[in-house]
Amino acid sequence: MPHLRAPVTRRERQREATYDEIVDVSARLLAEGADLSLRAVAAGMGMTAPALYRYVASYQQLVDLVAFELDKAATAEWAEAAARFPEDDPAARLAVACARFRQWALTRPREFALVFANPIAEEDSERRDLLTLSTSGHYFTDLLWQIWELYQFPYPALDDLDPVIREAVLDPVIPAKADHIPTEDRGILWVYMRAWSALYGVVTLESTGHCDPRVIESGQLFRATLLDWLAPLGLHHERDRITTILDEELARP
Amino acid sequence: MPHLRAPVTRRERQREATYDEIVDVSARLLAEGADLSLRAVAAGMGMTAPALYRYVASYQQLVDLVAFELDKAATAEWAEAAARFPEDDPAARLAVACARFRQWALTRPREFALVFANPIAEEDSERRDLLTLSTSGHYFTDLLWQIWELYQFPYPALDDLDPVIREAVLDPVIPAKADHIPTEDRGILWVYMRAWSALYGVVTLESTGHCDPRVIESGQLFRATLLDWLAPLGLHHERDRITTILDEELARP
DNA sequence: GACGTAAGTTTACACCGTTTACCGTTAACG
DNA sequence: CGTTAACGGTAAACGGTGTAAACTTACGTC
Repeated sequence: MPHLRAPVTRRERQREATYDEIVDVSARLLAEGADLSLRAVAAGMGMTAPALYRYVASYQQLVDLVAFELDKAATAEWAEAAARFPEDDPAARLAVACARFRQWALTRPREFALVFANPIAEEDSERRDLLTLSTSGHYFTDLLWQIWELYQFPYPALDDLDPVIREAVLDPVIPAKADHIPTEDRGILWVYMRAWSALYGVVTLESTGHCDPRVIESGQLFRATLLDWLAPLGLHHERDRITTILDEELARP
Repeated sequence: MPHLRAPVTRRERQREATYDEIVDVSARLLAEGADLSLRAVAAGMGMTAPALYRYVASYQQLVDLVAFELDKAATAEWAEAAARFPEDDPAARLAVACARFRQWALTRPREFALVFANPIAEEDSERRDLLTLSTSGHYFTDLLWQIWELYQFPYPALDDLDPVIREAVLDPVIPAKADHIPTEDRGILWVYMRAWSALYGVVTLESTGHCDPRVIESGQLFRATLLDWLAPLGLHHERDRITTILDEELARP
C-alpha cells in the first residue's frame, strides 16, 4: 500500500492523466452545449464507453467527478477576479466573487445545474462527503471568516441556537474550513449558512430562468439580495463602496 | 371553429380524458420513484410510445404538461391546508402555505425539481408562457396582495425602481394576477419577486439536499428566512402569532 | 522470462426519444 | 347515404443512452 507521498509510478501518473482528460473532455462537451454522456466522453478520448468503467463506477460518479472539478475551476476564476482587491479587503473580494459566481451561473447554466442543482439524496453518504469538499464552499466560508475578523459582525451565541443547529455548527458537514474557528465562535457558521442560502437562492432562480428575463438581465434582484446582507455582515459603513464595486462588476461584459 | 363554451363532442371528451390519464400515470410513476419517460407513461396506459405523440409533440412537452398539473395539484393542497385560517387572515394563510410548499418540496424532491428547477432557456418563449400560468405563482401573489390590502406594507414607488424593473412590474411576465393592481401600486410586485426569490432559495437548497441534512430536518433555515420577511410585509406586530403558526406547521408529520 | 493485473476491446442487453409507414374507426360533409 | 378526411392507434426501425460480461493485449514486477 502506497504512502500518501507515494513515489508515483508510471502507471499511476498515466492514470492521473486519464482522469484529467476525462474532466477536460467533459468540460469541452458541456461548453459545446452537448450532453454529458459516458459514450460521448469516451469517444472524445478515442475510447469505448465501457473502458470508462475502469475509472468511474457509474455515470453518476462521472458527473460528480466533473462537477467537483468544474467547481474547482470556477472558484479559481472568481478568486482570481476578486484578487484585484488586496487580501486585507475581504469585503470587496466577497462582492466581486459573488458577482462572478452569478455571472458564471448565468453564462453556464448547464454547468451550474451540474454542480449546484444536482439532487443529493438523504442516504447516499458518498456524494454528501464530496459536497463537503466543495471548493467554492471553502472559498466563501474563508472570505466570510476574514470579514468577521475585520468587522466583527454579530453572530448568535451557541446557547441561542437551536440544539440541532448547535450540533451542526460544532461538527459541520458543510464545506467549511471550520477547524480554525474557535468553538465559541461557531455561531459564525450559522451566519454563513444563512448568507449562502440567500446567495444560492437568487443565483439558482436566475440561472434556471424561473424569473422574468428582464429582471435577470438587469441584475437588480441579485443586487438587492446582496445589499440586504451588508448590514448583517457588519458592512453597513462600507455600503457605498461595496455598492460601487458590485455595480462595476455587474456592468462587466 | 368552436366557441369558448363549445359543445364538447365525444371525441373532445375522450381526448381530454386521455390527457388526464397521461398526467395521472405520470404522477404515479414519479410517486413510485420511477423515471418519467414517454415509454413508461405509454406502457402505463396500455399504449405504445409513439401514440403519445398524438397528444404531446415531444418529451419536453410531456414534462411541461405534467409539471403544470403537479404544480396545480400541489397548490390546491397548500391552499386547502391554509384554508383552516379564515380568508381575512392572509398572513396566517401565507405562513401555512409556505410551510406546506416546503414540506411538499422535501417529500417529493423529484416533483419539485420538475416544476421549479427545470431549466428554462432564454429563447423558448413557449415554456416561458407556461411559466406565467403557474398556479402556485398566482396563489402566492394573491396572498401577498391580500396581505398588502390588510397591512399596507411599504413598497417602492415606480420612480424609485430601476427602469427595467419598472417596465417588468408594469407589464409582468411572471405568474401574477396583476391586472387588478393599480399601476401606481405595482411596486408591490417587486416586493413579491424579492420575497419569492427568498422562499424559492431556501426551499430549493433544502429540496436538492445541498445542505446539512440536520439543518434541513430542523427546519431552522427555512424558519429564519421566513421570519426575516415578516417585517418587510408589515407583519412585525404579528410576529409571535405567525411564529407560533409556523412552528406548529413545521412540527406536523 | 513468466506471471498477474490493469486497461482496453467486443458484444450484448435493456432502456430511451423520435420518425416513418400503415391501418382501423370515427366524425363531418356534399 | 356514401364519401372523405381526420383521428388515434400500431409495428418497425434508427440512433442514442448506461451498464454487464467475456475476452484480449500490454505493462510492471518478481
